[in-house]
Amino acid sequence: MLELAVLGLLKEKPMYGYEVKKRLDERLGHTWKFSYGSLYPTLKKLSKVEAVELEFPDGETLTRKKKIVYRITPKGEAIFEALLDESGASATEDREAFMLRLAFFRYTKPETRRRLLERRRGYLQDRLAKMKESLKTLRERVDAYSLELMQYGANETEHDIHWLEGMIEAERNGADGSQPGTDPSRFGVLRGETT
Amino acid sequence: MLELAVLGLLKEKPMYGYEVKKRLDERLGHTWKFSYGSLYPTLKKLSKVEAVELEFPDGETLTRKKKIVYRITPKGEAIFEALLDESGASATEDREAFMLRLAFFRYTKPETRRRLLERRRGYLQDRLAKMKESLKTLRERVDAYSLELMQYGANETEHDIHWLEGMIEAERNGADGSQPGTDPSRFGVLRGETT
DNA sequence: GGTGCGATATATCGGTCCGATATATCGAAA
DNA sequence: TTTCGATATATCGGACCGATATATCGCACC
Repeated sequence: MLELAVLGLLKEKPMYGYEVKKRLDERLGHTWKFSYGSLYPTLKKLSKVEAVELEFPDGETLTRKKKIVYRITPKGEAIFEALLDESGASATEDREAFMLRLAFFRYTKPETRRRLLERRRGYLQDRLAKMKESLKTLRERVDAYSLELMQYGANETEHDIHWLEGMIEAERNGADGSQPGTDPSRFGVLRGETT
Repeated sequence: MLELAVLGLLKEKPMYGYEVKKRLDERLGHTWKFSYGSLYPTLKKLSKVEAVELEFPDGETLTRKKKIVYRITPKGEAIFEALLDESGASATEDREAFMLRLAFFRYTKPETRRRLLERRRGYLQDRLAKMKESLKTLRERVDAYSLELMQYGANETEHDIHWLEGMIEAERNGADGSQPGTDPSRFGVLRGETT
């Protein structure tokens, strides 16, 4: 997970570990959290496999503060592609894994995008059906708070399905392959447009 | 986390480990997942501290299938109370921890409930403000998919705030203490009422 | 009447990840 | 000028996951 995320971010530009965390939190923090206790070891591992190379920006300022800039290598790019492709069931069933792929959708083929979106929709539809079933069965047997929690889950799942449907539709409209994922107006209609 | 959940469930009735997982998945599975690899060791730990006692329902049927029924002890009840009370920042900032408390709201005092709900609302309001800030800053700098992801996060957070607001209101109306958390109609208005 | 499969049931274990903690520098406010 | 929050890297114990193993139960299907 983290390897994919780090490599994907480093494709944009070389960064410090600290900056990597800040940017990933910004984009995925709502769905997926991780710690420095995972990040720095991951960075080390990636450099050991030569997926990233180190750079020490001393010289200019006489800072003794040891910053380390990480730059992705061609080998790293290859690993990134491989990780993106090998998305098994986890990429559709695990919310966090799915969201992570979504964050890097611009690096995937339109066909892959559609496949992932539709599989996730299917999975959520199954889950929703099961939740409704549970709700029906348990309505009289559990307390109001637990019920509220379960209803919340069902509502959110339903909302997610709508969301995915919107994106699938957007993919269809822009599926000619021109400028993949750079036109913000494609999604504007689908959002709640908060302020 | 798991200890609290297990003890809370066992307060209802004695159960097998397997049943504990099934029931917890039913109620909290949308927000929080855990594995047997955590459950069985936890059960063992709880029995070592005498928070639960074991029971082997053999005798009647000649099943060689070794089922183990766990029953909560008075000591276990005390530990449950303690865990519920010691909810620090995590209970408001960590979605999963918060949802877990919510699942056991009927065992808490109305005052505690209100405090927790309001703190979580405050936390989410802060997060929402920061997300909107990020969105404004990054709107031109990141790709459409990342933006969509961030907008999704903001929308969901806003929805959660509304949800909490509804529950706070419901608490106020039913705050006389009579039948805490057993009247399902208190929440009916707040839900989307899926089917 | 057997057989084969999915659900029930418990258990372990390697490896991954988190949370806490430590250290040190930077910029800015008080 | 010192204190405080943000920047920056690093480690480590313990919690947790995912995979795997084992075995029984019920029931559907031929």
